[in-house]
This record gives sequence, C-alpha cells and structure tokens, in this order.
Amino acid sequence: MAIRQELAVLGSTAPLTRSLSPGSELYHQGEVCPRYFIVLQGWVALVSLLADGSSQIIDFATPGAFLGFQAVPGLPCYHSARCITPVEVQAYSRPLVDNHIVQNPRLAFLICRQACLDGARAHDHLVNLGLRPARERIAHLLLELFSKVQNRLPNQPGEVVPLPITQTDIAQAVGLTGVHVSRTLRILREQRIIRLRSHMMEVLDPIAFLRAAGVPSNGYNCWLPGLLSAA
Amino acid sequence: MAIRQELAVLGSTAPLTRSLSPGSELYHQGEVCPRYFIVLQGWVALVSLLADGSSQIIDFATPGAFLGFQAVPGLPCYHSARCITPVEVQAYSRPLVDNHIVQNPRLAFLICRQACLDGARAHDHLVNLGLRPARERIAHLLLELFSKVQNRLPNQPGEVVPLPITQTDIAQAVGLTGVHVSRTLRILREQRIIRLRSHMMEVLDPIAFLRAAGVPSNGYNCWLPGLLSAA
DNA sequence: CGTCAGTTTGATCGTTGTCAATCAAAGTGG
DNA sequence: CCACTTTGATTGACAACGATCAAACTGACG
Repeated sequence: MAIRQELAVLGSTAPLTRSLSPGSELYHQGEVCPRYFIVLQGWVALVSLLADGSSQIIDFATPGAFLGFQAVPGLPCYHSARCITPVEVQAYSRPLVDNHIVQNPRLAFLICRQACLDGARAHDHLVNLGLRPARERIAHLLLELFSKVQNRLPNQPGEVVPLPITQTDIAQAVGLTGVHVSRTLRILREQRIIRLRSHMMEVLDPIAFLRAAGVPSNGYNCWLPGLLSAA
Repeated sequence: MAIRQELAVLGSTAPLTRSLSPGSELYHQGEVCPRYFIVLQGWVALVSLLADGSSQIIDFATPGAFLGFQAVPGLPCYHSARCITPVEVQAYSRPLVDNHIVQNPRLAFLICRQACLDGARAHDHLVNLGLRPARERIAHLLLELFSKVQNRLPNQPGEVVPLPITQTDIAQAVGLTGVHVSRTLRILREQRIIRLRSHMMEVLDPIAFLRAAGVPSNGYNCWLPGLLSAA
C-alpha cells in the first residue's frame, strides 16, 4: 500500500493499469521482466517450475502485493506469476523505479520491509513443508490465507470467507498431490473443523482450526505481525 | 561485506566483536533481539522450532551474512540462530542501525538486496522440499553449500571442500530423518557422485552431481546470481 | 445436452519414518 | 594410558503416510 503511494510520486509517467484473465502470466520464469507490478484486484500465484513439469506455488499474492522486484537487476526470474482469478495490476517501468529507489530512502525502506515480510512468509512455508504432516500442513496454509483475506484470525464458528483457489492449487502450495488434498479436506470436514465448497471456506471450529494449523497458543505468526501487540 | 563497510561508517560506537562456541545461540526464537550481527567466522544455522520439539533449519549463515534484521522492529524472532562451529561475529546495536537505515539510502538498498537474496534462497529451499525426492533433495542442498563455500559450481572430479555440518543438520534442513539421510548418502556414495566424511565433502562426479541436484542445464540458480552473465 | 475442469473414491505401491541395535570417533576424568 | 561417556553414523525390520493409477462423479458453461 505504502509502496504504491511512494511510487505515485513518480508522477510524470502515469502507471499503466492492466487487466488479466485467469491463467495468464504477469511474468514468466526464465525471462527477464522489465516491469514491477502492484496488484489492485484478484489473486496471483507465484509458481516455480521444474524441468520434469512439476510445479510449486511459493506464495499467493493478493491486492496490495508488490511483485517482480529482484535483488540483482537484469537477471531472469526464477518463478512465474500466474493469475488464478481475473486480475488488475499497475505496471511500473523497472529502470524508473530502480532509479527512484537509490534516491528515495523511504521507498528503499518500504521495499526492504516488504522483502523481509516475504522472506518470513517463505520461511513459514518452509517449516510447514519440512515438519508438518498433510492435515496440519493444509490447515496451516488455509489459516494463512484466511488471515490474508480477513487481516485477523478466525474466531466465529461458521465464518465464511472467499477463497478463489482450487484443490490443485492447494496441493501445489503444500507439496502434496491433489488426490491427497481431497482426502485430507474430507477429514477436516468430517472433524467439523473447516469446509471448502464453491470457492468459499467455512470455518466450523476456529479453536480446532488454530490447533490443527499448529500455531502457538498465543497466536503469534508472521502473517499478522501486529497481532501480538494488539492482544 | 558491503553492508559491513556501510555500517563501519557508524564509527563512534565501535562494533562489539564476539566469539561463540558451537551450540550457543546468537538469538533465540520468541525473544526480542536487541542487536544485528555480521558473521566473521564460522557457520550459523537459522532454525525454527515447533511446539512438539521438532526443528527445521531454514538457512545456513556463513561469513559475510547479516543476521537479525526484521521487517517490524520490536517483535520476537520467529527463529533462532544456533552456532554449529566456533563463530565470530560483530554485534551492532539495533536502534543505532535502524536509525542509520532511514537516513542512508545506500545502506537501505544493500539490506534490501540481501533480503531479496535471502528470500530467493528460501524459495529455492521451498521448491526443494515440495517437489524433490530424498536423493535429489539432499544433493541440491549439498550443491548449494558447495557453491556457498567455493563461490562457483563444482567442475573437478575429486574436489574436496570443508562442510562442518552433521547428517542430522542436513536432515533438519531438508525435512527428512537422520536415518534416511544416512541411507541416501550411502546411495550417492555408491553411485560415485559425492562422499561425506569427517566434515569434508568430496565431489566424485560433478556432472552427475549437478544432474542429481536438479539444476537446469545452463546452471542457473539463485546462489550464484552472477553465474549466467559470467558464462 | 455435451463438454470440460475439478473433485471424489478405491486399490495398490513405494518412499520415508520409526524403533532398536550396533558401531566408530571423540572427548573426559581417573 | 585406560575405562567411561557422549555424540554421530550405520544397518535391519517393520509400519505408515502419501503417491499413483484408474474410474466415476459433480457442477459450470457453451
């Protein structure tokens, strides 16, 4: 958000607003991307492909996300940004922004902070894949996505939030097969914890949900950094 | 390195150089850490602990690494930094550096770049855990560590590099058990690809090593960002 | 009404985890 | 210098979790 305001100062060259349909890509792994993007509407999956055709979703980007920034300019991207819903973005010319960064410490600091948050989330995903069995893994991802949509943890039984992703997306994000995700979601449904249907997630039992997701009892996590101080 | 030079400008307060022994921690998960560190000597494991006692190594920090930086200051760390060898660090007072960042765009940009590289490496680890079976997973990690030590890919059969980590460390980094790591390393040894003994790694067959690690044929990866342009 | 993407279920297989015992190497203290 | 302990590595037997393959089912949409 704040990044967008800071970029608005670029002024002269109005950022280009683009609309993309599901399945299309903002940029593609292996290619050099000449733009940065800020997501205005919709969900984007950041996905990494392997030579054998398998693919891993490393993060989901929602409105407000700043995409395409790289440590070393001019290198090919190591992942693709694939739209999973209709998406609207603002595109910024890369050299323009690169130029602006070194002169504007506030922008550099904001991007710095975003990069740190992205890293923390990546580490969270890493722990999820490395340590947790299927049921907790999926619950953990779904809790993260709930927090991303609602900006808080679930607390009401029966809460429903939109979740425009398929079970295959979930599978690619948590390193399981779609088949096993389906089975595991059935278990979570039968345990009356959460239910997924028609691109909505219903939280049946918030407490059991947090427990299944393996978040510490004080609720501390990297998705809602302010939570601890707020409590 | 560059970060260290930039911090040297802080001048007045000479950075405190500390020595730590294996097993001790620079900072501990759940606690607020009042310092940043630059590793001068030795290896540090960044490790995340779960309530059930299991732990995941998120990254290995070697000399030059900048540790402890966080997006939102004042929050508890979500991981610990555990020394796996004797370690020497320079410690910097946090508020001092935080203050310096917002005034010094060059420092902000450097930290920004480091955060991006850290993120890219985390994403690489994520793909490793999500998509690769045990043999490739371990080979991939070992190739990353080789690159980290040598600043290049292996190319000579019989090359030996120091690798001061245990098989248990490897297991915790790739999300497998120590037992399975042992078995898998035997396979890699019997296939005459790599051999580990007494804290050294010997590369028997560099080409087979790269193939087993699943790096693209042009060798592009996130550990040696300059590699592609150098080729 | 037919098509297609996504989901569900069953049967079976394989990779990895668990448990336990043994072994090797490196301290440590008498 | 020699027990003794400790830590890490190795191996075997077995169990379990998740993958694979195949088939059927559902709902959205043209």
